[in-house]
Amino acid sequence: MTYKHEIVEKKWRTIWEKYHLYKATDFDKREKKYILAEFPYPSGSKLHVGHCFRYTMPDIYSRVLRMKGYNVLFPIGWDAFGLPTENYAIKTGESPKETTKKNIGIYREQLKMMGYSFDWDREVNTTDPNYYKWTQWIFLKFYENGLAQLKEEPVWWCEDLKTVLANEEVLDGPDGEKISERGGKRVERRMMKQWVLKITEYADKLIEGLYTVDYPKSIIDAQINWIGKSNGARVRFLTDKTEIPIEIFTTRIDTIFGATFIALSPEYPDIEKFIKEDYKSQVEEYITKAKNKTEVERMQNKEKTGEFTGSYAINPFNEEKIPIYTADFILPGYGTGAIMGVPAHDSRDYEFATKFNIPIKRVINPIDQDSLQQMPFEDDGILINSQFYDGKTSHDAREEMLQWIEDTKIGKRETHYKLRDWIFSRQRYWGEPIPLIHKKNGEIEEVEEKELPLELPDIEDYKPTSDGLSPLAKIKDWVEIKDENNKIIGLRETNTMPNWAGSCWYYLRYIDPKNDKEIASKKLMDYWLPVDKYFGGGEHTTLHLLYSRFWHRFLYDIGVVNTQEPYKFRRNTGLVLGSDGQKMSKSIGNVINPDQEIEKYGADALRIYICFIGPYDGTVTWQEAGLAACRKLVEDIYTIHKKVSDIEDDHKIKGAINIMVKNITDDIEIFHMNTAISEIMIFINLLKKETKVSKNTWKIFLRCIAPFAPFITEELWQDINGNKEWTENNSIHLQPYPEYDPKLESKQITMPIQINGKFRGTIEIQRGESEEEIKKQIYNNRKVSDYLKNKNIKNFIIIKDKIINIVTG
RNA sequence: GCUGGGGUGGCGGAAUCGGUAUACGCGACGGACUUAAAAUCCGUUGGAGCAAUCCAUGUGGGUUCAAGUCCCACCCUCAGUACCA
Repeated sequence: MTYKHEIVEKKWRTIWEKYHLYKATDFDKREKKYILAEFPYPSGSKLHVGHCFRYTMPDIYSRVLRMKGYNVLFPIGWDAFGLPTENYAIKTGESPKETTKKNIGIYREQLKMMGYSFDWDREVNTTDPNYYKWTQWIFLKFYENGLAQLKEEPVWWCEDLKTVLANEEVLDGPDGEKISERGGKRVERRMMKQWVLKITEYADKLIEGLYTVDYPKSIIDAQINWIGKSNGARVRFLTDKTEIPIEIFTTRIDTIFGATFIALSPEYPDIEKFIKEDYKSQVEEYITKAKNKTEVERMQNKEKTGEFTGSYAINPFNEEKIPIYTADFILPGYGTGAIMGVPAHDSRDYEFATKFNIPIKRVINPIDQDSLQQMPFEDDGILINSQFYDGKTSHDAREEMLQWIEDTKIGKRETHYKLRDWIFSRQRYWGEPIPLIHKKNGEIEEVEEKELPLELPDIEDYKPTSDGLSPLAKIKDWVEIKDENNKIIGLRETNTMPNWAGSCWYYLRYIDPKNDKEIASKKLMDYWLPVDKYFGGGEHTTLHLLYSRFWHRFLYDIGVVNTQEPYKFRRNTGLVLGSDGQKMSKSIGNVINPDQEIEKYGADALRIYICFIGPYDGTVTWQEAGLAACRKLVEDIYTIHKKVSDIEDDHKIKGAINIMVKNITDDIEIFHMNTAISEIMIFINLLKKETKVSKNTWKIFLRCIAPFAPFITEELWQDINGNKEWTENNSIHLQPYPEYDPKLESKQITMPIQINGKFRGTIEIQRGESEEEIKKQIYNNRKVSDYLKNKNIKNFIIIKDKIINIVTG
């Protein structure tokens, strides 16, 4: 009879759930481990195998830790605010609240079917007022500390989504145009007054923190890059209109003797003051054209353009007179919006100078003088044509020049960042209301803490509009705050928070999800923080992962949490492609639905296959045949169980299971679940050849694989132990994990023999065998000794218990 | 362009420190069972060669007793990012 997974899995799921088998215990004496995987967005489409890929490995890891005696917190919740739900509501007329509730129900059921060992008592939901009360509370803390501000600046507006987006939410589309992260719709620049969170003030702290955590190099580099810190200098150039100087920003002050022009962005304030009468018409035309170009057009046309203003600036280092241009490759938002052009040592300046016939003056020679000198030369080197500084290295010259500009007050050291402040308001309905009130007198007042949560009102019409106002603006009685005489004294802020807000601190709420006095108890946070292992998508590198590090560091600074970094360790989840090698998508029709696979093969088989499919952080391809093979493995286990009897341990099997335990334990430690599964297969292949299997061996085996296949192992464990009734204490999932016993390691080993580096055969020796004995064995081995006939042995290399290499002359 | 991964059989992929390359699985081939097929089970399976043997980890060099692994140069590919001075 074949194994009936549908019956077994349902039975155990119900029992485990009833007894809260996987609950984490606050303040427990056992060492704590906080294992976290990014919580899902419960969208209209059901759970995806991608989700299974994300959660299966951390679940197995958590299960192993639990069996090894740790107090494990492995929680789950719902990141439910955001556009997809709202768009769905607009389309169907069902309220986002209803949709969310329904979807969460489906997702929860599916995750339970997979047998994940979440502590369901700690479930959180970002759209629950008891949750977002604290999201709003943290926002107010930002506001009170001057880190939430209303700012008028160019923002990305998406006409399709009818809201502004943060820099991090804007991606490059296939044609080089800017598109939204959600939905891939076109975005454009607009000047708007928006709430920002001043993440820029945390730029240095966010960089420094990266040196204290264990993240993949790719994430660390990407975040450092995104923050884009550059140390440089602000230098004042006097102009022939002496009363108005121009301040430029440069990181290469060592090249300043090579500056042959100045370029201002078309948006440069007071630019018109530099435009000489004779040049007025063409410069003004250029500026108007540049300003009307969209960001996209301006960047797509990489060819340098610009206009001479007719004015000149004086280089403070050598008093040279250099022309002032305006050019649209100078960005208004970075540095001072003005640069010194050094064509010999900057490729963009070089391009510009070549086009406008501006002199190119070399001031840096490569240290390696004989390499042919190419233009432009952008590396550091030795200064030439720089008067007093000639012969100095770029590094030394920079230091001395910075000192000089500070002494003479013509400039100062300055640091700039690519990172922009986080645009934090959205003109959409389905998000946390920003708890602020705009008073009649122009002041802004916080919603009092005792009035939190400021609940999102139920409304009929969620539709966003193009006027830059949120749908909440239409609900008069919610927006208008009146005094006792029914006079309007203030208006509520109607923008909502971005969908990233709730996920910035969810890992804190898991620690104390029902606390109504604070975001979580300080003592509990001291106990559980930081998160020991964090798993999630690589697409969040410069979004959620950066944002939540920022929030956490801020909470640390105001004394709410006790660690500077939220996550000690991070690994990314890879991507599951369809069997055609393409990204799974409904339109292609290659999406795999976990429900159907569970129905057909069982959750145990699916879990095993998800491990076996490939490395956790890799891009893997779904293959139905692979899943079928894993189902076969489950059936093999079920079949072998019938061969278990009261016999003595076989020596060979005992050694084999010991090695399996070692290899699996090592693999799990480094999250190589695919090779752990192959170890299981190797051992099963061995047992298939046996007619009987000892109880002792089988018990070790079942405990070893229980984290991978929790259902069948519980079933067989109860059976083999003859338990009449399941109790928490006899559940396999709370038994100790098997341990490797070095004493059982076989004394006899197979040594490979190489002759001149080529493998020629093996000999059987005892561990730690003497050189003489090994040599004797080699000469006794016909195959190997044949190679040595009539040869001088020049070198005889023994790597203990590993390999032997004989070098002949 | 820059940054970070990769490149190993027909395919998915293994290979702590440099130490038997191709584990495990899929597929393929051969066989058993069957009237037959499916399922299952047992073998074989990197390439060339009758064989001894030789050749294979993107390409070309190098270091080493020994290189998929380390060093140099290059090619291809995936991801991120990009006029940031």
